Amino acid sequence: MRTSVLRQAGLCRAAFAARHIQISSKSSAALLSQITRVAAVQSLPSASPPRFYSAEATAQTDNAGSDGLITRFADLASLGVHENVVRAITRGMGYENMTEVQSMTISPALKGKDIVAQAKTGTGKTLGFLVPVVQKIIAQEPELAYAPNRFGGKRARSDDIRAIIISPTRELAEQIGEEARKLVRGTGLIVQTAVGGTQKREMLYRTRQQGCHILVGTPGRLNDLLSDSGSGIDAPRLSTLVLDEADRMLEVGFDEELRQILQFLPDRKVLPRQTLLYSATIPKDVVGLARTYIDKNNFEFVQTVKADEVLTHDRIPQYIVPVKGFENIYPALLELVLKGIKESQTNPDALPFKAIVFLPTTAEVIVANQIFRRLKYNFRDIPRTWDIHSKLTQNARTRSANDFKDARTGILFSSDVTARGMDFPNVSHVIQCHTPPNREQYIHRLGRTGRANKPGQGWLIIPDIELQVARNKLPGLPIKRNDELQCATVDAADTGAAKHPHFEHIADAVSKLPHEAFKECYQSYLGGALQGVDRQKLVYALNDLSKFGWGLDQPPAVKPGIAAHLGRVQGLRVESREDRHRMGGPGHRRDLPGRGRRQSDDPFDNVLDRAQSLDRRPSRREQASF
DNA sequence: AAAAAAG
Repeated sequence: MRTSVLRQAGLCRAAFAARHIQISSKSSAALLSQITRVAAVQSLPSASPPRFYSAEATAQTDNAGSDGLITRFADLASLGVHENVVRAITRGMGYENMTEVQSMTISPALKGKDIVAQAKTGTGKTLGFLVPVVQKIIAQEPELAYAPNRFGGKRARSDDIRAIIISPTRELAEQIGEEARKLVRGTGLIVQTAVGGTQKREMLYRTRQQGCHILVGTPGRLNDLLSDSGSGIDAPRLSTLVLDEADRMLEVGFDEELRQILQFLPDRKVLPRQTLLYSATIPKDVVGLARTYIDKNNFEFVQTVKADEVLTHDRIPQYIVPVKGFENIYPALLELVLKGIKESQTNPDALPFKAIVFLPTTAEVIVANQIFRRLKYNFRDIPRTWDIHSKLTQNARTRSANDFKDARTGILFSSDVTARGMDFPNVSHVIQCHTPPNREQYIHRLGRTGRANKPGQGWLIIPDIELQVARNKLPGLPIKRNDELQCATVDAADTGAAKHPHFEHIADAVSKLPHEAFKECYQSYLGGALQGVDRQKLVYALNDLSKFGWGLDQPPAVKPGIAAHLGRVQGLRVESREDRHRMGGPGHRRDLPGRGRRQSDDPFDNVLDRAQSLDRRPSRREQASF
């Protein structure tokens, strides 16, 4: 039985220390300067100062701020929200109090304003945009507030879609669709989802059959359906467009696809529509892009985060574990997992152990899951594990996501496909291995824990060669160094020393992997997953991993094209014809261990000690905390 | 060769 995470009672009692920037604002806050300046010029001549809502200001007026802001869902009726919708929230979904972002966005959105909203992870942004989406459709066609019955009611069409919600991943689109269906239960509104990896024909059949008012989807499939004039899917009277994870949707790659989708939607100048942009992170450069999507004369930028406030939750401790080499990562991860399990068993206040482990490439996600499945034979306490990434079939992805949502305990090994928006209830640990691609992605990944005021903890496992890059990418976050994991500092190359037993357990699990897995892992790291890390150091680190972590005699050979693109790096083995033949041949067995032996004439030669740091010092005012 | 997203 899936329970929605957002147990919202109490959320809105948290201090209302939010900034509420009106279009008339002359705020000079750096983040907003661009957007607010334009708005200020074009709108009210008598600019009023930005309004700040503080805990003091709202303490006495529980239900309404000075702006008539309401904080209880039951009071939405006073803003004209239909009782069937209110009932779906208060009875069906079981929510009573609004979160800050809901309170501050729903009423202006109900008035028809475009919204750019930034609020921390796990604070209910989805419901925040769904309520105005639903109510607007009902306002246009009041009979849609009621489910059709034999006495009447309008039959929904597939070519009269009123709202489109776009998400960066398929699972997030499905999740939003589920929440939307809960919200419209009891009304006549129909929600459909359109994502890749699913049977397009089935979706089209269902949609033509049932109709659609609210379409939730990912860019590729939406584009596919809308560009196909024979699909029967159309939105000539579109009233609302929502970009969830807006900053991500405006990034290169998605932006072009978005532009195409917009081509198939009614021209805003002919048919004005409402646009809602929501995210936990809205970097400065994205604010400029957002401008092209919103009505400059009628919008609000709502931030429930103060100007200099950190975007992560104070109650979620964040730790970094610097580890010596790549080969230390799995032993350290195992140590951390066992420690977390023990904590959940001994500390009655701790959540059951439910972790997401983020890894930088799909190849590594697969390997990690294989390794931990094997480790379960030796460590009975390790819970069930899943993996999820784009190379799985959509069915497998959906199964992993749903199983992990429903699980009390478990470990989900994941690529960045689940980094944003996914609502896995009661995640106790978010563990990020290697340096995340950027600061925003770190914040979103961490946001998979600590949702709806729940506890949780965040961990980073970072090899020494990435440490400076990690500092550059993660300034201004309260990340504390943690030196408690014994496996972190073990020198896997030191044959003399007795290693921590976890190294042997990992070696056993690794020995069951096919050689192809190592090759794919090795190559995947060379493709820019660790942007900013010195290529030469990376190759040496991977060669150490091959030898001391995977027990290989020589590093996997890479395709000639990769070597050519990397240019002048030492220690790279390039694939020869024989290699390809051997690899494809039947019964190939890789040579086992030989761990710890170092031969001076092979490409493993570790010259790391001599390598000079090529990393530049950060020029930012803000420094990393570790 | 690197998350993701259309087949």
